[in-house]
Amino acid sequence: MTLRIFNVLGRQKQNFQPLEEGRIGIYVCGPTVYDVAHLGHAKSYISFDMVVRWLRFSGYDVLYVQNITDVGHLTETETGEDKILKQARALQAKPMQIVETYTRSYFDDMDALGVQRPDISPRASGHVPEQIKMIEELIDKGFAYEVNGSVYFDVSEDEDYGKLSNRRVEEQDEGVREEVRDEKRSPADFALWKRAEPDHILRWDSPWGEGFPGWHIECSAMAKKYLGATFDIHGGGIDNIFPHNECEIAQSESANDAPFANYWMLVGSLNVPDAFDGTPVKMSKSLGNFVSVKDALSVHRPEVIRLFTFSAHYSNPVTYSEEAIHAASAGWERLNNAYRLTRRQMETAPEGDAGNGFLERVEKARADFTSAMNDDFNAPKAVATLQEFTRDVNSLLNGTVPVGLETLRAIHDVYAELGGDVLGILRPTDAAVNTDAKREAGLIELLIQIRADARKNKDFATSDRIRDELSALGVTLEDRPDGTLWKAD
RNA sequence: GGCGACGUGGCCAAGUGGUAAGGCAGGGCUCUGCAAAAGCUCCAUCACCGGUUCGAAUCCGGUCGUCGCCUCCA
Repeated sequence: MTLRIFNVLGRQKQNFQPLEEGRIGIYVCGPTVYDVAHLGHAKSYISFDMVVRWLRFSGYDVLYVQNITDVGHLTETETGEDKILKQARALQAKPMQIVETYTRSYFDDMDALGVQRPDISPRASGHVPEQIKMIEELIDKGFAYEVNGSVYFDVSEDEDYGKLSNRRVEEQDEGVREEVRDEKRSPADFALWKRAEPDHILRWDSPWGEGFPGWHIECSAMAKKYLGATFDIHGGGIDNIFPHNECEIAQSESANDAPFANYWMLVGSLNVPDAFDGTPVKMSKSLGNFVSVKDALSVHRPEVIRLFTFSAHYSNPVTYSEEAIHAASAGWERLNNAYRLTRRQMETAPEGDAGNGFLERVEKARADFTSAMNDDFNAPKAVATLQEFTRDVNSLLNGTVPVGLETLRAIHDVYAELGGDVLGILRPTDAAVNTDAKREAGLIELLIQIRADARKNKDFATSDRIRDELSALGVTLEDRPDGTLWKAD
């Protein structure tokens, strides 16, 4: 079955055909590292993590490039203040200190969320020569012009400018943007290189004097360097479709005389109910309505945040609420319970083919999951197939017929591979990797044995006490015909 | 004003022509010393209006509403 992708460039679902058989180059716009990441960033990068995981699971050799924007860009035209410089001043730190701090913070957060690192995480600051070279090419070809030490892209020279976002320059609301430095030939032209004012700290030498690169050129230059002039997939957040993504295309295709990305995948924003009337608005740093990844992880396990992200299709906006995250949490419990029960039964299961009639159901689960994912990475539908599968698994494992190891292994592999490797919402063990955890597990097992004796003697006061006290400590017991299961928060 | 996305049960949400997946919450039942877990079961006709069609949540037109982008933003 072929993979289909909704290509924002052209707005239609297409059969995916990589440039080179079996290999995929993908570029995703990364963060500007001037503050901690929030759940909006998490939605985006978890989504592409899922995409890359699925591509790899499908057998593709994927080269995943995601930039780190560390050259700083203006907060608003009016003040002309650089975000990184602003933060540096606020924290009384060197700009590159800020950049390094939040780059590490970003990777820490993504690691914690189970987001596999990109193969290459190029820094914009480390690729200024490449950017200058591309700007020079654009000037040579007549697509850009220099004014007072700044260089601008001449939008009128690019006949298909606007093809990604379906915009016409003349139809945009020009009044929105007050031009402070009105040296551009047209208000729609955008900066490739900006002259550095005397107080601007982040600055580099260039053929046009000291300055710093425009916001869009880094992605064009770095994508070209690591993926080539033309590559397969370009990803990012829908909120950057214009101007950022549009400008990337304009620069790259003008400079390279080649198509840029063949497929554009853009992720819907994460919204938060407005405090005033509850209408959803985009989570963003500037509105102050964000929840940092670190804060979210202090309350919810990463798997739950991932499952929450997969509650809607990646291209749709999702509203963050306690209700929604709770639903994800409860849904995760159900999946994880079945996965744990499977592992538990594998410990004592007989060899043999008891219950092998279920193998057909296992194959169906794989097929359903695959067709959901191949249909434009429909993770919510894929999760639904796992939930349906789980209902049947629970019926099987809670039935009276003992299940053989072969069947249990097959069930286990579905959870481990589809839920674990692909979606990253299930873990292969209950942890217990360090000595403290092992000791804790041993102690709990001991209490369970004592409680079992008490129950045998109908000493329910003691047995209930053990269960209640453990519950208060965050350890839940679950009595089953074949013994007691436990889990810790 | 322009561009784009969207409006499906109490909540989240899949579904792009053949009579509504899944999760959460809620009711009933089974199992259980009790509890938990699990299973079974009940709960919608898809914002509104008009049209196309044998047949539409799904296509076309219109209306209302929400969000995003057009300025830094994943």
